[in-house]
Amino acid sequence: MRMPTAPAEKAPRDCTIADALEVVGDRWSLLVVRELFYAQRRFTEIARNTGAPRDILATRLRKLVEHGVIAREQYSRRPQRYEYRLTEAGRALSPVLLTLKRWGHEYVRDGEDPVRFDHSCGHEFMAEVHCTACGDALEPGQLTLDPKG
Amino acid sequence: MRMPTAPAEKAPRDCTIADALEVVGDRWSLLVVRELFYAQRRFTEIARNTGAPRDILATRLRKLVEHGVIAREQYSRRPQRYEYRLTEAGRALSPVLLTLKRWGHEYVRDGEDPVRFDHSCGHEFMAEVHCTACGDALEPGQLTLDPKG
DNA sequence: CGTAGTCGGTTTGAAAACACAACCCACTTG
DNA sequence: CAAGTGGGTTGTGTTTTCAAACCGACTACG
Repeated sequence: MRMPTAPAEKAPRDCTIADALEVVGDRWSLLVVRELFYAQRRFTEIARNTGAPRDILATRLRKLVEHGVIAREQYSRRPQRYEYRLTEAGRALSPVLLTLKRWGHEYVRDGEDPVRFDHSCGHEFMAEVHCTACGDALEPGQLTLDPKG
Repeated sequence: MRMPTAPAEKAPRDCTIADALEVVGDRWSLLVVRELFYAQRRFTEIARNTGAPRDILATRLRKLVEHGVIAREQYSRRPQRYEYRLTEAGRALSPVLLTLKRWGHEYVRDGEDPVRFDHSCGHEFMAEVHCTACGDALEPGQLTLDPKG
């Protein structure tokens, strides 16, 4: 007979990265958001372009609606038809997608990026992270943990 | 009896975001990378701080090593002990983590961010995406799809 | 020496997520 | 009125994920 042991200590770090990943940290959610950025708003289009199974997609769409990332809107009354649109929170994910896109291009894929964006400045767009306060591009070693969390 | 139907058309979009998510698009991988950024290099520490089950963590670590995001290094011969370090590809994920962190703070968590960074400019760091070519901060509506993919 | 603890995992067995095809309903189109 | 179409749900297996226990090599304590 074994004594009841105290539950193993588990104290995952309290962190907003983890918070974010709880909403979009699965295999399909960010691809759904990507499709909405590309203005593909319909269930069937999203299913095809992401490759997600339809049932899983239905579940994910509900979850994203619950979390306020997307909104479901009726665009036809008879027959009833719905489409999905990004909310402001959803649109605010563009930095995440753009940095992921660059990383995927530079470190995963070898060869050309099949999808490219042009910036209004006239050049191909590539994401670079800057400090909002001073505007400078972030360089390695410039960040330190704020001692008072 | 049912006729053999042609396979349903599935042509997920060819996309480097999808490529990136195939490597780090699960519930734990980016949290592992986060821990390595925080210089927590040991299996047990990573397990505790992420909350990932140990077997899943072992699998993820192998996968990340295979994809060149992290490297496994022996730091003690007797007893044999290993630790993990970010490769250059792993370090290049910082923009993704920093943009996710900001999003999680602004749109998921309500309340203070428990982990903050200071930039070398003296202010608290907040990630902002800029165009590498012109250096300007990205604003809504400035991106267009390059017609020749 | 014996016992406990650490470290980096693997094994086990059950629950949840996933994949795929089929089905459904309210229409529209031919 | 038969054949789509859009937006899903249902059913049926397969694969992942999970929590907890276990393991082997070692160290530290008494």
